[in-house]
Amino acid sequence: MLVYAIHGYSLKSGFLSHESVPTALTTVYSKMDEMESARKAFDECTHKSLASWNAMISGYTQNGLTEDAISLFREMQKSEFRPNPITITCILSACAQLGTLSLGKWVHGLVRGSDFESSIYVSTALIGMYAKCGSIEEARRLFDLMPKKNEVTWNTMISGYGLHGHGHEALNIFSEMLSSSVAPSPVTFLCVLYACSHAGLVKEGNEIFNSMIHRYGFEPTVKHYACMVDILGRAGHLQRALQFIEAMPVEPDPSVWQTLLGACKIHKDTNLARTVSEKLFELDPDDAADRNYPQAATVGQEAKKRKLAKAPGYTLIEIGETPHVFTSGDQSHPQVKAIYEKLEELEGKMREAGYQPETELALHDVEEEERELMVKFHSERLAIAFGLIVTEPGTEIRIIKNLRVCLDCHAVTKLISKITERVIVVRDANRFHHFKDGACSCGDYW
DNA sequence: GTAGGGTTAG
Repeated sequence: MLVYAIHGYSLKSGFLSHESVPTALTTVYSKMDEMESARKAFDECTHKSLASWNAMISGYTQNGLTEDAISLFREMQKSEFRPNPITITCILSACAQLGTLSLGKWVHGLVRGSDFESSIYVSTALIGMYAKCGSIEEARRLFDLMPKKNEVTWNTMISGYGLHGHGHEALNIFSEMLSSSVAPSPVTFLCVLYACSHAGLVKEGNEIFNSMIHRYGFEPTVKHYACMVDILGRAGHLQRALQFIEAMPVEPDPSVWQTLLGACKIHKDTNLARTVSEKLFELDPDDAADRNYPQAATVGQEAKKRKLAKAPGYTLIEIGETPHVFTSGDQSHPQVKAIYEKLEELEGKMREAGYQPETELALHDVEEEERELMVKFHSERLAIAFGLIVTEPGTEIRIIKNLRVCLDCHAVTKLISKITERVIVVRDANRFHHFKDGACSCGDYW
């Protein structure tokens, strides 16, 4: 790779003592996803500047290393350098990814009333932070206060509504954007289509997709097609989704098939799921195995091995300002006994109400009992049980999960919201679910 | 035209 040669040459020629060369190296390594090298370039930089810190924080943020971004920010606060709007923009993006509102509010507090707030970047990042940390109303309030908005500002507000399943609000903002002086981009259309898919707006999604092509002259990318497949599939039009894929003028990539497979899971169409997994296996045997789609019996063992390598799921719950993190089957929390007892108690009540565990379509190679156990102690259930124990009756419970909520946990959370008369807000890898009185705001569209 | 760092989707 060229960058290594440049790095070596810079070292030899003494360029590393230059003000900007190590910072540029930090950025390049970050973009290559080589965070150890990025950090090394930052650490070894003898003439650090504000830009060096920003480059490193931004690198962490962009690679999803939110904890590292935040801890480096804290380190920076102890240093001689003070954050500027660029720092704040990066760190707000990290807060948004992490999803913890108290941390986001803390950062907001650092800039409230300063002229940082007039930066369009900072304001946009604040909107994204509030939306992704669950406060869509606060996001909207800040949005309305902005005297000037750019394309990203509009996109952020649209996708914020999408995240919360507020499809009509997303469409309203979109049409306001169309009558503003800011033009939509292909990314804008992705945001709008995404909002349609999470609200079941099939007709609207179709119209917008067509207007994007014919009225705005944008050539749809494979991502736009995947969004359309999601809209059709999520709404249960599985055959239409399949026909749509077959008629695509660009080659469908695995993500498109993966989207349809997700829809098959939601609507429990095992036959189509099998066809689609075969298709996925043809395209990318490794990845198909990773998804553990079992119908490919030949990869069963391989699938098991690979499952171990999957990103571990965790759920975070904030009690006051203290985060508590749970993993599946977690035994490490000090209140572990009370948590498991709470789950048992809830399960009893749920069974009385006629609940049967709904194990994943995906796990055909596991014994039924083992499957039940696996879902029974998913991290979100531990977090919810803990939240129920330590908060006052009637308090809203908010949790953040790094993966998608599974079908069974979704069903269980609906029941728990009813039994305990609590509002439970779950942010998963994809969107927000507001559980209340036995129903979810996603309308089971996921 | 003047170096190195920024928000959205996936």
